[in-house]
Amino acid sequence: MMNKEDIATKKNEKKYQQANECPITIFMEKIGGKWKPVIIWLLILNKVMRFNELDKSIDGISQKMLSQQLKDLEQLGILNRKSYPVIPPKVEYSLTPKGQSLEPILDAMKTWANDNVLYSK
Amino acid sequence: MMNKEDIATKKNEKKYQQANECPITIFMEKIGGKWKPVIIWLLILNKVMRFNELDKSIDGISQKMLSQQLKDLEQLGILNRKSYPVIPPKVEYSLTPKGQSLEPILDAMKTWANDNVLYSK
DNA sequence: CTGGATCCTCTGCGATACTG
DNA sequence: CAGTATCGCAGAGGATCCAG
Repeated sequence: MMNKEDIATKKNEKKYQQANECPITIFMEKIGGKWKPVIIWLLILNKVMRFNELDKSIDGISQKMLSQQLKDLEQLGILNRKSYPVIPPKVEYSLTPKGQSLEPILDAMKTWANDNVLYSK
Repeated sequence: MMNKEDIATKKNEKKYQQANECPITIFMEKIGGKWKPVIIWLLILNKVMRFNELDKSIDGISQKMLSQQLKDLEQLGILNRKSYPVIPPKVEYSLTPKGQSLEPILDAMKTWANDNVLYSK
């Protein structure tokens, strides 16, 4: 929140661009984190994947994190969850158009990381 | 004797693309977090900024976090820190070419966030 | 096979105070 | 002005077991 002095000086012309509610920050909040980009990227490459296939494809992820992240992404409207009522259970995940629209961005991130040889810390 | 492609295809009998050491993950490790994208974006817009100007431009950041993130970004070769030996102290931050090359990516993220109206949670 | 439920660790981040 | 130094928390993420 703003205090009184801030409000009082608010009309002073700002010399510099502000960054409040920056859309980039919003983007990072939604798509960021340790696993979400990888999940999306795998679904871009493979179109449709089952829970277990994602699990095996992502090195080091736990089942808890995977299901949690999948739920988040589903709520964001980025991926579809299709469950078949069979035994054993079968669930397929795929991207929505909204999710697919992330491809160029993720691809640019990939290229940048490769080009700039971000050495393992 | 086997050539490299043979070995590669032998090993890739997996049906699905793997995600180990995904460059996207590396990207997120380096550029991700709550403040780094905003700092970079401000420096793209304003070219050169002083510590205090960044502080005032980024709503809610603490001095501790700001100096920490700036240090990280400097180590990554993304920004330059130029210190003038005067009193009171004066330090200017600006992007390196490597940092400037992030502009299209951040811009794409911004556009995506706007287009997809990621409602405040 | 696809998760949910617990419990635990670790660290990113925040609040505040202090300094050359 | 441009930072450090401390303290502390909440939440991200990990390990393991259990269930439909």
